[in-house]
Amino acid sequence: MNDIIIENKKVRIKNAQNFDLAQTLDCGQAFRWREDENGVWRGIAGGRYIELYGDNGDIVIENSDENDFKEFWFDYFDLSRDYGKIIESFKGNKTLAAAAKAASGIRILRQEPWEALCSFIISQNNNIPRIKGIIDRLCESFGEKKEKAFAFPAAEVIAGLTPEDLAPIRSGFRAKYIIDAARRVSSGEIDLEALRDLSYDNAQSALLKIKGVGPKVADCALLYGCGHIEAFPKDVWIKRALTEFFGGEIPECAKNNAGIAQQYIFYYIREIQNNA
DNA sequence: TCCCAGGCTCTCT
DNA sequence: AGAGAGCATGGG
Repeated sequence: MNDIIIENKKVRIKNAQNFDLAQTLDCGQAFRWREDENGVWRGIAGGRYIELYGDNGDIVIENSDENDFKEFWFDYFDLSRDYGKIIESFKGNKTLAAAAKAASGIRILRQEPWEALCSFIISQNNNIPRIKGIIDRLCESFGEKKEKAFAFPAAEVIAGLTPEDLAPIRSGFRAKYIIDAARRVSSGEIDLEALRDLSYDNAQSALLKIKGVGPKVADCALLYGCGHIEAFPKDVWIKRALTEFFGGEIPECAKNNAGIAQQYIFYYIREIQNNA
C-alpha cells in the first residue's frame, strides 16, 4: 500500500502508482468530477465532497481526514489493487498491452451501486457530455446539498417520482427506466449490495429485470458499482475495438480482469479516434 | 444541418 | 433466434 500522510483536513497519497486523476475521473466511468483551470478536481461521492490534485507524483485529497479516507476513499479509488501487476499480465496481447500503456493511470472507481446503475441507465444511446448534464440536473433537483455539491439522490427519493417530475432533467425516454430501477431497488426487490456476493451470472440476471436495463448497462453497474471486475461492458466503441483489434474475442490474458481491460480499451480507442 | 451517442424495447419475420 | 424501427434530446 502507498504511504499515506494525514495533514490538517488533507490526505496525501505518496508516490501514487497507476493513478492519474484526469484518466481516472474523466474516462467515462463516472460523470460527476470536474477539473478547474488549475488542475484541481472537485466532486462528491458517498455524500462526501472533496477536492484533489496531483503534486509531484503524490495525490492530495482536500476536505478529508484519516477516518474519512479509510472508511471511504481508500476503497473508492481502489487503492488496494495492484494495477502494475495487472498491466503486466496484459502483455500477452499486443494491442491490449498498448492500450494498458496508454491508459495506465486509470483506476476502476468503486462507486456506490445505485449511482452507477442509475448513471448508466441514463447513458444508453446518449453521449458523455449530455449524460453529465442530465446527471447534474438530477442531483441538483433531487439530491441533498452537501457543502459545495449535491449528493446523488437516493433510490428512495426517485422511487416516489413520476416521469413528469423528472421532465426538468431532460432525460427523455429514460425517465421511466430510472423510476422503475429506483422502485425495485428501494423496495428491496433488488438488493444492490447483495449483488457483490452473487456470481456474475446471477447478479446480471437480477439487474436485467429492470426495464431499460440490458446486458451493457447491467455490466456497467456490476463493474463500477458492485465490484465485479470480470464484467466486460460492450458498448459501440468496445464492439468496434473487438472486431478491429481482437478478432471479436476478449484476449485470454484479460479474462480475470476483463473490466479493467475494457476500460483501458475504451480509453485507447477513443484516444485514437480523437487524434485521427 | 444532420448524424450519432458507453442501448433497449417492441414488433415482425 | 435474429433483424430492424423507434425512442427523447442535444452535442459536435
